[in-house]
Amino acid sequence: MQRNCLFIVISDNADLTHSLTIVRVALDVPLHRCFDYLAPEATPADVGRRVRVPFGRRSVIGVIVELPEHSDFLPAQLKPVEEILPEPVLPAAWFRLARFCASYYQAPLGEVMLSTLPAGLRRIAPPKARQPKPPKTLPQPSPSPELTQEQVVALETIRAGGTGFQPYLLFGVTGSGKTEVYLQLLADVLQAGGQALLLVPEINLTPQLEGRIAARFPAAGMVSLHSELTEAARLRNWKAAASGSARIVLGTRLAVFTPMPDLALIIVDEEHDPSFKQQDGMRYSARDVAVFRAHDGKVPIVLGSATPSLESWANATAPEMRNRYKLLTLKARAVDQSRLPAVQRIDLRREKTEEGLSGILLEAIEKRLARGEQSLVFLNRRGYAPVLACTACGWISNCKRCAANLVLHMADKRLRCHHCGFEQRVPRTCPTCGNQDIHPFGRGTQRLEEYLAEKFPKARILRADRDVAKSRKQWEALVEKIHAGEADILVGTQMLAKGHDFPKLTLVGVVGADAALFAADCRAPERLFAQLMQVAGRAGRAALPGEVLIQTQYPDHPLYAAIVAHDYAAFAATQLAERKMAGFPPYSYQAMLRAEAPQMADAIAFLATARAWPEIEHYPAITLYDAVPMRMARLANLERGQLLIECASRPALQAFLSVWREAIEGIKAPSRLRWHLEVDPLEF
DNA sequence: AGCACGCCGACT
DNA sequence: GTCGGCGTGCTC
Repeated sequence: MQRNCLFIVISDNADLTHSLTIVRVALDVPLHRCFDYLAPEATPADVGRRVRVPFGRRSVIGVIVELPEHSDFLPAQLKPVEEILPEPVLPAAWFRLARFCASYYQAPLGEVMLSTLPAGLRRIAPPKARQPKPPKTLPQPSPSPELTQEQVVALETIRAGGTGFQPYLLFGVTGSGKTEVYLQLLADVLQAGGQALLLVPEINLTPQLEGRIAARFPAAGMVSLHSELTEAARLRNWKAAASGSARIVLGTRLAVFTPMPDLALIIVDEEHDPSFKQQDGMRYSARDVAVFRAHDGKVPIVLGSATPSLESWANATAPEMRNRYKLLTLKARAVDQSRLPAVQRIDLRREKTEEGLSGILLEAIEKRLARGEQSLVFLNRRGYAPVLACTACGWISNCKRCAANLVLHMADKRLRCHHCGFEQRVPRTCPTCGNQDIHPFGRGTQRLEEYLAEKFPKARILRADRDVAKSRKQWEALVEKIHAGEADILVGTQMLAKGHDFPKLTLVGVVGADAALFAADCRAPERLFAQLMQVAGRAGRAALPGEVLIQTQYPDHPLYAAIVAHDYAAFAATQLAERKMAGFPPYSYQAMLRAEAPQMADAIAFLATARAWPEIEHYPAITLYDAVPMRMARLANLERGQLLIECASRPALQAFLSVWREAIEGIKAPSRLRWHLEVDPLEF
């Protein structure tokens, strides 16, 4: 009937039947389907073009994913496209990447496509394009240094591996010269007319890498892509990469989605770093997406780390994984003849401490002061003290909105929740009993800084944590100061552990690392090991030998023993053995269903309903654990629960998840309940 | 996700 | 008498 009506309509204008074509459009909505529209054939409505379409009462940007012959909807129900945007046309490789992510991470295709585009391409009014700056006169390329024997071997192995897909795990301690290997590979790629993608964890912490690449390859038009760029700059750089005018792309995880027509090499530096994992929206691992992309694009990929993720390590060394990755090892420190730092444990059961610092560490600092060298005290806890408490009634400063303590910040006399951002003034008296005797318990970087200033009044002390280095600018200024030797003692969090050479730094004291030894999360040891190796690597990079002192109540813990021996392989072996025994990744595959609601009961009930899915019996390989509250059970007034899914087979897990996800979408839940599914979760 | 419609409580 | 809460339903 409707079809007839339509026929009558179009028969009024016979031309119309031939001048309209159906386009299938992916839109940024949390729905696992696309939407069909009519487009006049006059404008090229190709797959890969963006369109502006009416959607409900709004007008939104989408991507044409298909030109179907027929629609499930009657032609009369299809609305016309409002505008076909001429450029850019998204290439086929980008489509395959988006499709892979949508299916692997159980995310709607439109959401994947639109959320991975620069904001300027997903909104209706794009930012005004500034005139691209005229190219600066190119400086002379900086020369490449002499390579070590190990670097040569690594390079030759990669070169011999050819231009097709092959993952390499470049395993090299801090200072062993991984970056120089990257630079040589970039040179090869540029020489052969290719483009290269280099992913780094946090670009803000490694501004000098940007400078180094730009200096070495002044003609490559390197662009960077990260979230701190302005919208316009990000769009400009994205376009430069997509058009091929930029031959090197340096970026954080979001850069993995940048179209690159001549992509010939992918490098993922510090591949173990948790910041490659997106923690909201589509929860992808940029490292894993990069491996897919290399496979799809038939190009080599180099994963570099001094402390590889156990997943990558297993891929490179475990017989079960049939050496899917090629292992390349750099053992020697390449920068100069400097040796690995001597690492020692300070047994806190025997040593007395003063404000958390042992006499041995204080003496070592004093020695550095006398010699005009720098010391770093590493404490991964910012603020003055992690909690304020009343000795009379037992009150502790906890966050009203989270299952967490409010951290005392003395600089501005405030209590602050590091999870939800809530803050308040420090009370003078106990809020429950009025007692004046309220005390800070425990220590953060601010308190250490204060104590060290008292202890060493002549020393110049610099604190480096997120509170003092909020922006890239502040961070760079801080690094500059340290480099210029304007500090004698540094007190810092893991910020200071990443990718910096401070030539005068010869002592690293590690304080308060024990807490991570017994964390419930099975990946906590892995992260602690990586962090300690990284921070230990800060000591003694130049001609001056380095010393690392780790204060601990558990000097016999195997993790510390492995750090002392600089033995990642031994550490990884024991961790992998444990994972194998427990049937944990990489010996199984996991996903996590999480739900949050004002009431925990609602969150758990939702998860329990999902768990009670009757068709689960058709998926015998799947293990569903119990729905439990998350470790951080309340965050910003939302109570959170989770349900772990485990399976020995990746395809079986994927098959299950896609069907189960649909079933979950049908569950009726309180309107304030939110849920999401995460594949390959890192944190529990 | 938005954005409507729609039906029940405190106020210019 | 209305403004506005969020429950429900739809988007080609």
